[in-house]
Amino acid sequence: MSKELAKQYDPSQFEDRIYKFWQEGGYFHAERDPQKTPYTIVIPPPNITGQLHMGHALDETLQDILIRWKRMSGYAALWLPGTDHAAIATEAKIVEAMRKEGVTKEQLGREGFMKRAWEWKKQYGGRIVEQLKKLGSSCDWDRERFTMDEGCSEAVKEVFVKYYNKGLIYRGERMVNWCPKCRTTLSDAEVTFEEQAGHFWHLRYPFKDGSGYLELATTRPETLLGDTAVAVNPADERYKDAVGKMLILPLVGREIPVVADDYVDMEFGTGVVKITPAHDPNDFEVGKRHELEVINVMTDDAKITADYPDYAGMDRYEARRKIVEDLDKGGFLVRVEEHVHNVGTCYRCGTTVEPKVSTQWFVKMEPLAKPAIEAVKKGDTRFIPERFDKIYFHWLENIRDWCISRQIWWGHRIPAFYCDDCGETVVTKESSCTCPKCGKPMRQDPDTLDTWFSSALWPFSTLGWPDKDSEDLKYFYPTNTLVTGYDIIFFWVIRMMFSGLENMGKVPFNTVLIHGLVRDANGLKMSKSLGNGIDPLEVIKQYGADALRFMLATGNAPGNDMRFIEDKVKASRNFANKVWNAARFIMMNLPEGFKADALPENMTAEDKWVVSKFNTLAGEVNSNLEAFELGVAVQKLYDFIWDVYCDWYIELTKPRIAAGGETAEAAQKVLVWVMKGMLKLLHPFMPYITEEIWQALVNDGSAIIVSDFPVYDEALCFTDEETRFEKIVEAIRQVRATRSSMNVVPSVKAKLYIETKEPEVFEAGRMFFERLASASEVDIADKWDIPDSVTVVTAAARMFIPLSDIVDTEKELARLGKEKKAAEKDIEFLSSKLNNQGFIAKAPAQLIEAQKQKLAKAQEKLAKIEESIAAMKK
RNA sequence: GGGAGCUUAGCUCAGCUGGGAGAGCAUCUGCCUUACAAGCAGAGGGUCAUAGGUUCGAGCCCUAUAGUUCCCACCA
Repeated sequence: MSKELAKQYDPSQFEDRIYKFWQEGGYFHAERDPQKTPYTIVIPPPNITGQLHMGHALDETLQDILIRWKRMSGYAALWLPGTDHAAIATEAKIVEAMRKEGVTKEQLGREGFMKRAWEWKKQYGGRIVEQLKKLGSSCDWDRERFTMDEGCSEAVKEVFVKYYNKGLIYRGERMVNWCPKCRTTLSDAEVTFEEQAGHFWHLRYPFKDGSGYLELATTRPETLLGDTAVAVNPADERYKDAVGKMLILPLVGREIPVVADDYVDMEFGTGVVKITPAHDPNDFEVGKRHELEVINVMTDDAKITADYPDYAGMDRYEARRKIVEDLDKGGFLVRVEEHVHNVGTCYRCGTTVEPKVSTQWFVKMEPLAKPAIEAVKKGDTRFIPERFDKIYFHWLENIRDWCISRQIWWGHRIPAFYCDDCGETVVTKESSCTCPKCGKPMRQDPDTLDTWFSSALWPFSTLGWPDKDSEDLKYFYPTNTLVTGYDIIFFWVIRMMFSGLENMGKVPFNTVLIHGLVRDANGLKMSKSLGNGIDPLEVIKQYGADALRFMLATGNAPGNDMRFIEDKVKASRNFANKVWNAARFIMMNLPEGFKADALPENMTAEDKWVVSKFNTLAGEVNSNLEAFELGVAVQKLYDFIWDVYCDWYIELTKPRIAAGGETAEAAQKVLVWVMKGMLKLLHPFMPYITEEIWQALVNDGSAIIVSDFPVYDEALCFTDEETRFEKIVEAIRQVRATRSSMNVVPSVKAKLYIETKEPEVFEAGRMFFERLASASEVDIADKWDIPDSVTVVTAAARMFIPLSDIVDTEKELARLGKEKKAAEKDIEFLSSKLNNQGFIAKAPAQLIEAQKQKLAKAQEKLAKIEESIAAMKK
């Protein structure tokens, strides 16, 4: 029935071949099927500029585990893949490549640049996709999408126009975050605050009337050029008289007023603040309240404008040095303090963000945030783990309007047109437009949209929206599970939530499974600048994708960070090797033409024992996966496969296979049946090796990827046989442990006398004692008296090993004495619990029963030990 | 200034709605037992950060404290 497996587990020999097999077989493709329940995951689209990193590997692994499990469980499981155009990141990359050739954006012009960018996308945009495939991701590649493809672009326009018409999008002059390097605005979410060591410059501004100075402190002296006031707290007695007076701005000579505003903290610094409305968000607000002039002193690349000839063209930091120097010369500098403060930086390039007043497009957030908060409060969408809903609520409750216009070319162009003649604005999905008022051709807004504007629509734009009749959309939306890291909740999850609710009337997904970061072995964040990143593709090359996936799924709880430790990958690879060899073992023992479609009729105690344990495992794996406890599920699989199946069951079948005949055949049937079940349970975690083994073992043209995932089956629950066979397992363990403690090597065989009241139980295990407990011969009776022997005691049996030459009565007594003490301790613990009235009254009956049984066992064991000690003392 | 997480064996981490503390690696002792030395059989190792509380019963729930990491926030 079977093909041969290679002697050595070498994933590089088959992983690519298996992936091709799946793709060519169309197994990843999800069909709409009214008979089935849909299960949908949309991939967090990786950037086309991206290189696969460990974060992706974790994210994709979790999604693939879920989707494979659901696919095998009979769902129409769709994992929809795609990529993100990553506006700023991609444009920066292309501009950089052009710079090396000495070409600028301006030289190419908008059209020429876009042409070049699309070429770049064509050439490199698919790289990350190919890398995803290496992990074994079972995405429906027939449905692959791109945030700038026709459909997604249509969705973007549709939403923009709709929002505009509903008043949810507006254009206005506001204080925005500006990255002088990327030369574009950034949303609040795209600014990262960093603690930086800076200075606190204490300056004095002279009163116009010559009545002295007002001392204030600033961290940004260069913005002094744009000061249009100085503020104090209205309640501050110290400066009561100063309010309303005029100051002369040092170096500039401008006359500026002293205003009173609550914003000023009297306790902080000197209690006097210089106000630069054009370059500080707070000052901007103060300026509005006092109708101050907004004077911009910087260009788009953060250089001083030509309005200040002494500093014109200087970079902001260069200007800072020069201005401080000049202030000092002019006697305006009082002193300089060291000062640590938070500085906003661009999340893409790390450049310090410059607050700037400009006219931009914004999404009005309050009306959109409310339903998004409600949806999670109602439980329409839930976070795993739950605690992330607090972060979600906090962000949404404090949200400010979202600046969506970007001053770059690579992206969705804002569908707004302006009439230069009459100032009319038209927002339309059309690609050109004439002024409805004066009939002149209109000029389209040159800006593009924040990249997250399009990814916010991802769960429905990829399913065919805005075509509301899209069958895919009707069938697969809302999606089921979104898997992503906590670091992009703000960027993406929140925006998908309100976009889904606003445009579809339904949440985009029911569950958000949040995972943490993959850190390096020392717990540091992997980063390009630190050079501590580990390339998943290298790991795959060395250990195989299955080992990497298994490692990422193991010992990882939702929402928690994890460390990448190579030894853990090695352990996973070793586990794969174990599975491989177990499969090899059972296959090399199968007779020609062996059929094993079902369990045999004549199952022995150990057959039922392993089947029953497998059945329990299947139930638990399903419920753990249901609860998104992937790490727990994978641990249970590991334990069953390695300990129960390999270390015990396979060993138990060896003497039966050697014996041949019916018992051998039954053993082989059970071996194959359980192996097939194990492979299925393991498949979502280790897809390649399980498919490779399946193909060799089953070899009937079927594929494990679409086989039925095992579920708990009442008919396979053999509790009695399980407990009965456990008695043999326990006895073998005890014999081994005792022999080992006495340094008796396995090659020294000796007769084993078993004294038990349940001879039929041990009769069934006779051959196992020979094979697994170094017994040369086994004799079972209800009473034995074997002097000069090692005594091994369990609850169910007393065993004697006549090793007269090594038995030392004193030592034996000491050893049994220890065991006696342990048994007595057990009894004390259990009986005190059972004597506790509170326990008896309130504990669940099942638990009380279990404790009683344990007590009975301990008492049996103690009696046997005491009997042995008494006999030995005679 | 708010908020969250973490603290469990030497190391890295699991531990599901509270019922006698687990894994991998490391350590120690034996084994070439014809699937696997990427292995097999054993062993040692933990007042579950600290102090209170709730409970018949707490690693798990509550309160406080300490250490640590992260997120958010306009303190010039």
